[in-house]
Amino acid sequence: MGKLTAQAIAERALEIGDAEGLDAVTIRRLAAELGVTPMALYWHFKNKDQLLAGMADHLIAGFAPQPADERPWQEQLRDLTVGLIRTLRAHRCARDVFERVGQVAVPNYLAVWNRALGLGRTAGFSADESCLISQYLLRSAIAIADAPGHSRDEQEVRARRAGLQALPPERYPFIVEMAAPLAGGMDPELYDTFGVDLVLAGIEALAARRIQSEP
Amino acid sequence: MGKLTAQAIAERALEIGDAEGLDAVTIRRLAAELGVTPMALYWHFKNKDQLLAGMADHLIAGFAPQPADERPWQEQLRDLTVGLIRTLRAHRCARDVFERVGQVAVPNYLAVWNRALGLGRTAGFSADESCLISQYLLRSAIAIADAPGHSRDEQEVRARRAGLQALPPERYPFIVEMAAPLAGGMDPELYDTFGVDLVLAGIEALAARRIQSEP
DNA sequence: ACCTGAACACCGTTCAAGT
DNA sequence: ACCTGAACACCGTTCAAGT
Repeated sequence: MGKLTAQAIAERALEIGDAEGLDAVTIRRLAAELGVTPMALYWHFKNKDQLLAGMADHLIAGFAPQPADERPWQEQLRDLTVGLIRTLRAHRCARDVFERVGQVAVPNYLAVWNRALGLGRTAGFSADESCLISQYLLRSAIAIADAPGHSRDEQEVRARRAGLQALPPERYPFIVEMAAPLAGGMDPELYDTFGVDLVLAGIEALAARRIQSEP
Repeated sequence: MGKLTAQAIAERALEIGDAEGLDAVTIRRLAAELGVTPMALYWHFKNKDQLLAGMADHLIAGFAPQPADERPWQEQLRDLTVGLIRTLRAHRCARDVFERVGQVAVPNYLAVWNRALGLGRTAGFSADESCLISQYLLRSAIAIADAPGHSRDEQEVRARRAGLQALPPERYPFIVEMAAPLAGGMDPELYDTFGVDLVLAGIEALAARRIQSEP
């Protein structure tokens, strides 16, 4: 049967996380599913944080950012963003994983980050600004990937909508009014395009301002 | 001495979270510090998730968004954003709290969200778009509030920078090059203004596009 | 190199009982 | 209404030992 390898462990952990949430991913539970003693996992990952990092790394392993080319940076940045989003979409628990993980410990994530940083520089941003932009872009991509309305049970959406509609309308009039889209009943197409447009529009606007104020 | 009230519990929990990280905030630990049995807390909060929600609520209790006025929505949205950021800055663990909490269970957060939704509508966005914009704006504000470079020990920054500089430069050239600002050695002023500008510029750009395509 | 067994120091939570 | 005591079913991790 499949040997016990860091890869296999991370894969199984992601399966559990996708199915039952990241809290269900436990060293002991994971070991039990792999037919092994909890301590066996400690040979492959020195602790649980490393396991999380391994999950995150395996998550974006399939996404190798393309090397820089001659197209305008806006296009390349958009490609990087939608590529990352598409990759993260493969696992429901992706967002939770990246929230709990130390990003520096995830080589494949660093590669994407590095690429975003480079594109920031070619866009004309300073080093400091490129740092902010890249972190902002990647964070937003992760948030967009975790779309409500994408691959969620009808029942869950309905429950959330009911919860929002039960709020006092005199205190939260807009939330009650827009309970349906807030709960996840939104066009997935709109969600993706609009989200990416929003993030990129901000970056492009600031880039344009820079050029203006710089003779 | 101070009575054991939900308020006092949430306050003490935030203190622990600020000082030692949110993982240190434990029912048992918290009870011990309050000189009480762990079970005592279960009278005030029905479980740990509710405690987290209580912490989040207490966190933004001091920030009541101003009612809508006659100024342009851009200004009002900016005020809301910087106000929220300033409030969150009061507690180091704010970001972690909001990552772990179900936002619907936090009344004061819902009030801010409701306000952002309303401003989205007056900006001319559809219901769906306003949902996306508001969530995006609040998420970004939380991220910006948790600034690296703001109120962090020198030692921590130095350690992170060393970690980044130790990465293989042929694989992550830009990360290694910009290790200093990435680790948190950035002008706090720039961090704040640039971050808020970035988010608002994106929203304003999309609002402008809408107007253009809509006679 | 790779895994097991037993043990330690923790968790959140329930349930019955006290005042 | 507000809190305690004892117990249950879990955690992550260390350390010595096996093969």
